[in-house]
Amino acid sequence: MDSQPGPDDLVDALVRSAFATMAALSKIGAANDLSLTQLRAFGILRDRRLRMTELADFLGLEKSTLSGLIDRAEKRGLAQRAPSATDGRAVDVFLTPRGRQLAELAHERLAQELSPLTSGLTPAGQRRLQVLLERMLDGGPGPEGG
Amino acid sequence: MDSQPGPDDLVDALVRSAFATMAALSKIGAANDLSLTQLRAFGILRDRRLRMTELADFLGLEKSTLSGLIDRAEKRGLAQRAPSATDGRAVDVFLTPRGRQLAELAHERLAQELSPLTSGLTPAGQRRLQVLLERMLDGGPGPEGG
DNA sequence: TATTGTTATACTCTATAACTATA
DNA sequence: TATAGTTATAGAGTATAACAATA
Repeated sequence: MDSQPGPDDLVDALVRSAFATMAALSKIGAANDLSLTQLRAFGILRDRRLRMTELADFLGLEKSTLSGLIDRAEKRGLAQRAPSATDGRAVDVFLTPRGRQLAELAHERLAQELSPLTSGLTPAGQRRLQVLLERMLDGGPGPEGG
Repeated sequence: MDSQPGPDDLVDALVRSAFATMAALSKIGAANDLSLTQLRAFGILRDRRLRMTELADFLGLEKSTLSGLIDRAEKRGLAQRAPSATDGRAVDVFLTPRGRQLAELAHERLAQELSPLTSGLTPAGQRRLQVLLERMLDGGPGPEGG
């Protein structure tokens, strides 16, 4: 059958899902005085130590933007800078213990905050959704045997 | 701690998907000099005329924030204000023809912009993803008969 | 008094451009 | 010269508080 419902409906569903997810993220961020961007940066830095430029690339930001963002986090004792061991120009960024604790907390809270949504699906449905999203995001069409 | 694959990974996938969708929205906005918030406001105003407070509530913003946002849109000839016919205190907001045209264009562009993602799935996969997302968003667990 | 909206103020986020230091 | 990062500057988004006009 070639009368597809079309991508439009999927797009709408993606947009709705995105706003719902962002709302949860914003709520958690607000509760901890973290912007959405900071929250995202913290999520990335949770288990990594990156150079400023690397983190800026991850976030899709200019390095100057990241400078300010890390400035503010550093002032609050959540992140820290240190000169790179291998490149005299580079600066590593990483979370302080307090920052990491906050990142972990936020990560846990996010699952809680989204659980009203995710629990609308059975465990099998959750797994399938996850697989489909990852397949979509990672670009591979792959086999349909899901 | 038995770090289960559980809902955590789904949460990550949802977050990634949300950021990807938001990136598409931002890109479309940027191409038309509209912020994400403005884009959202335009989407809401596409077929409606609202009072400032109503629109602020829709967007989850303070009225003062909306004042500035509409100021800028009005300066560009995309939105317009008019006194409410029924309440001397209230102000209606609506899109100008140019603003409405822009809103329609953005709506179309979004599907195009997301197509690199959505086309990573087969039509069947797209349909299944859509169904799962809607089921999740609308809360009903429903049958699992994939 | 309560509500609607604007203005004043302040802070964050963001980018561009100019700059310093290192490679 | 090229790269890594910061600083200066500017504009948008955001909220709180103070205010004017209307209900």
